[in-house]
Amino acid sequence: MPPHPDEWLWGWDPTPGIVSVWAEPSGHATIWRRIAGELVREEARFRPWLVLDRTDDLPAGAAVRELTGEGALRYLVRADDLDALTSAITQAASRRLARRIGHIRELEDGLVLLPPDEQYLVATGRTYFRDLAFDDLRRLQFDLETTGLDPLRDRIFLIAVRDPDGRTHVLEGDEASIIAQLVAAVAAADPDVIENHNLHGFDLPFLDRRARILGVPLRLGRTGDTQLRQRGARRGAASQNGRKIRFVAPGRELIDTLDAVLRHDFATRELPGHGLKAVARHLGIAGADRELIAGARVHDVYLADPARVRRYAIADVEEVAGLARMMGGAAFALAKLAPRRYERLADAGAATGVIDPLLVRAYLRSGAALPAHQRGDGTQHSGAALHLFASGVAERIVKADVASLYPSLMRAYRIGPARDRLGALLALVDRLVEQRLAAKAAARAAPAGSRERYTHEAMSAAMKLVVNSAYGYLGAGELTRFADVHAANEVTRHGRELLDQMCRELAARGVTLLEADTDGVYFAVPASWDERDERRVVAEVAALLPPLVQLEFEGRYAAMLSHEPKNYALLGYDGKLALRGVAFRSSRAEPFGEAFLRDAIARLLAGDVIGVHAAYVATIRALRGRRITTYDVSSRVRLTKLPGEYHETRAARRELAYEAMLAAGRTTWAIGDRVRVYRAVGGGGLVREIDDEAGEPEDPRDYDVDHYVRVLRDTFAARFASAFTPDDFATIFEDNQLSLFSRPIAAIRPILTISP
DNA sequence: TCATACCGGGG
DNA sequence: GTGTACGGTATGA
Repeated sequence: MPPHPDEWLWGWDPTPGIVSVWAEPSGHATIWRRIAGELVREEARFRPWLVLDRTDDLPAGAAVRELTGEGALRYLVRADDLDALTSAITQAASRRLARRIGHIRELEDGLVLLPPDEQYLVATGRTYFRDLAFDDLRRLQFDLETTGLDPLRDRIFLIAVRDPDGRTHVLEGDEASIIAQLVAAVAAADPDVIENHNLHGFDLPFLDRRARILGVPLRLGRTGDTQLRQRGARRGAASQNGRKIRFVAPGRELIDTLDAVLRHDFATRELPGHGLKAVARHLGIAGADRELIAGARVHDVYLADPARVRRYAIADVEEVAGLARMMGGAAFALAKLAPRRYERLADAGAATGVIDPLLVRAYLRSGAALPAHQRGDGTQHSGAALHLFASGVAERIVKADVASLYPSLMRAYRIGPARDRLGALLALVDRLVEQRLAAKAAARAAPAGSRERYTHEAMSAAMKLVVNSAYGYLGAGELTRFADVHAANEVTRHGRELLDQMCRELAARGVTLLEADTDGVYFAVPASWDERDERRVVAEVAALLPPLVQLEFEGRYAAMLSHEPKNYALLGYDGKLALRGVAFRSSRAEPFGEAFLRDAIARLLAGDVIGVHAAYVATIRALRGRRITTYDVSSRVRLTKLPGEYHETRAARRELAYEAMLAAGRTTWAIGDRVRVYRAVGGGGLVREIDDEAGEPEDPRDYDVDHYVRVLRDTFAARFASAFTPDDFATIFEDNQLSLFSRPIAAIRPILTISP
């Protein structure tokens, strides 16, 4: 009898409260569980296992079970000790192949070998966090303040700590003592989870290196190790061999809120940046009186005003705690599903990191042989459709899109990996979609702000993440066990056809198509229509699409400026303006130009062409009268050359940002430093540095007016090119008085140009 | 101008 | 023993 598909999704062992697992190749596992708030430590034996494509390398007496079906990986081998087993296999394989096999990984195509903790979870059907809510976890946050970014040159001078009960304190003194105090604070609080922003990219590598240099034991885990362990990772610290590693403290889960932020922004694309301060401000976590200090100045400020840095560091750990709770629920919920440690699921890519483990567990639970990894046959991955039907200004805009297009197509047309003979991926996606709907309903039914609401919303987010990466799994090339580029192309082909069909059917009902991208379409409706007509048309077209593919009425807007593919502005009926795409939002854009753009586009979309002209003229007058601040003409740049490197090329080519640094008297900087610069008058393009974050910026207003007038015209006004005829455009964005033959601005109307 | 490499973050 | 989710920008040909 095949196992219940819910076992594929959830595992089968109901053991509650697991908050951490650590397993050794010797078959010894330690499980930490939180039962009614109390931590329980359990020691267990498990039989390490692996799956091979042959038995002739096995030592005599190895326990082998042959799996059923066609897959090449059909021999499930168990042993008391993993290291003894793998070394016996590599020795035998060396003899068989008459070449030295140094490590069992060299047999990669013929092998499933998971880390010991995942072997334990797959074999037992256990997962983390059953019957636990996120707030049951004991979470500690810490944040280093250092004299710089390089642990070989710089040092720690302060650590802020927030313990699981919310108490904050700062650790100070000599560096070795600060590290020892941190170790003591962690031991005293005994948290299940340690969190910080960029924990794996900065704090842990820095701490590890400083502790080694100073000879201080870094006992941060629960097993008595005096150093952190390491694992390979896609993002983290660079190791000696050039690969990336992350640190591990057995018994605790080391969670980097940057991972959650990246995952979140991947879906929403709304964050202004991924730094702690920017995210906390955006999400409303930051306090109004949040102490801010530019990174490079933290130590200098500490020497002059240590209390200020203490406030700053404590604000950091408090924000991290808030951010981790706000964004960390999805990874927490994932850990209830997939047989991996929580910290691995928090930073894993969903395809290889979540779906692959789920499929391996499903196959072994079914006693089914697994396919070996397969090389691609050279077939190219084909992508989504993108159409720009018209550019310029249109009114009465509707956006319709298909919810979760690719997984819906996989379900509707039963497209799964060819080698997945159990149909496990589609079965998992079906289950996830169904159970996510249930989780969403349960979240809605729970009181706002309640623990239940949080739990269900987090589970819904986790399930959405997995569902939406099922397609990515297909297209992952050789990296995933069941990858199938033909199936992936079949999905995108259906997607393109579906988008074309939607556009055709909408156009046939009298709308003007504007832009269509992958799974959604913007169109304009006739003046006589009201919202019911708009919804009716979307519903009519939706009814023509395959079952499981749901076309939704996503929104309606008063007007749209369609500039280029993926670059447009929308004016809502509530007066809200949304700008999309690099043409309208760029981190490098000068604030005065962005302000002009927002103001002028809002007026354009409101039908006020005179206002567009007025905004342009007003901006030029403000520049000429130097009523615009220096900050507002500056732009943000990243320094990519060291001072010495720049001096070598300076004679050949002068670069704005470095000239600014030199003009400001700065002789040292690091690669990656971000500064704001502007072009000042005199000296043929002198520029200055502005400190970005700390306090009030200087405001000498000695900027090069003519330069910024040109920037306004060439960079910002140019965004209106598609909105007017060339003559009208020239009239509106004339610098001085109107030319003789141009018609009055009041007579100008924006245009919409249908693409050929 | 186009292709590709690499960064995102931390003090 | 990990990964190839994007989109920007900086670079070199």
